[in-house]
Amino acid sequence: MNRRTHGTRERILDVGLDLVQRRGINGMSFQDLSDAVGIRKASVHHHFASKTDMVAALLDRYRTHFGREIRPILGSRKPAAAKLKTYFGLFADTLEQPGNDKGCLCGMLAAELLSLEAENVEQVRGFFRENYRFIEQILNEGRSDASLAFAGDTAAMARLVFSSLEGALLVARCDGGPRSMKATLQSLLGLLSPG
Amino acid sequence: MNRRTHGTRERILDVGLDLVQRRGINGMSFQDLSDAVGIRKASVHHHFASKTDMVAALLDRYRTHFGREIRPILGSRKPAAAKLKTYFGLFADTLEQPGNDKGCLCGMLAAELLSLEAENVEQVRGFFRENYRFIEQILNEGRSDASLAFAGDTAAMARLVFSSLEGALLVARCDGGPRSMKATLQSLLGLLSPG
DNA sequence: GTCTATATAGAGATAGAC
DNA sequence: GTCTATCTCTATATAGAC
Repeated sequence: MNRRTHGTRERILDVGLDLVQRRGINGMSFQDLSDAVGIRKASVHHHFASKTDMVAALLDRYRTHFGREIRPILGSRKPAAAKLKTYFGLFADTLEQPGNDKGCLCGMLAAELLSLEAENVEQVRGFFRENYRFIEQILNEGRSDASLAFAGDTAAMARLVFSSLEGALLVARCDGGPRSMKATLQSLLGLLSPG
Repeated sequence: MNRRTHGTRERILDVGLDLVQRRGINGMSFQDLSDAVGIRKASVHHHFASKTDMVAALLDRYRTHFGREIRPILGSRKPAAAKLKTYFGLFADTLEQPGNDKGCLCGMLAAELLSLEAENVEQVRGFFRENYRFIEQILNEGRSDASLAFAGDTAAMARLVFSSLEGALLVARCDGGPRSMKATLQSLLGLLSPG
């Protein structure tokens, strides 16, 4: 990270993202941010008055970055099944980061939902819904181009797919690691494949 | 809860289970236990020297109770698909408890895995593995009695099913609630059904 | 924008009386 | 088995100097 183009505020968010993905919101503190960034706790508070503010900024940035990752997937001319596989890879990649101990930011926060301010809860829900919509679109494409096959309602299936991704990350992070994660996602793709 | 047959230790565990399922391990304190049970913090420490001890007892009891719930399912003479549906119901029931805000005890702890002592981590893993084995057995039965149909490895599919259950609970607790949870589980049953 | 210093509250845990 | 009292540490957050 270049400190010229990457101000203190951004560096705090980098560290904050890492900490929340590993330890959860109740498992990290401003002192942890302070230690990792190399400035004092009071200086962290200068950038983010409260933990809620920090999490709000974290979620905001996370969702922006996430949007930049999924838009090109939708726009590509691959079959829907291939798009889905690419999308699944984003979740597998999370667990493959050093330590093999990172969860989905929003999955971690969803577990600690009752510790969050209403503002942050809405942001997490927004992320979830964005994902359902994205998956639903791919599922519809997949039925059209015949690269995917399944019975029943597309919206309900989209929720199931997203739930499975979040669950696979939660479970594999605890037991099995990236290998297990990939095998699980492969099984899910199998269930949605024709024939 | 009858206080004659239900000693203080058990009452602490009742409250502890409730608190961890709602708030997570880092979101609850011995003070919370003390308040809810109606004794002082020091008295809670008399029964459980540390938080790790309390969580160990919690997981021990949880797994025992869980075993008593799933054994009769396996022993019944229903088709495998019906057994699976009954098992799924255990997860749906969790979210239907008052408040609609309880998660799976082990799912919550899995999210906060890096805050746990190694002893507790192993207990959570043990619960997960017990579930994979249980599901795998039902999936094998389902292939035999033709009430279930799917391609690929049974062990990997069992992991996927369990991951989906944990994920469905995590996601529906945050967005959608019990109705959404049930619809999601229904979609999963659909994917595993023949025809 | 970062610092020192501090306020205030809560955490986990222990000693020892009853 | 429960209590009061206390220890020690850490948490979030703020005031005010540089």
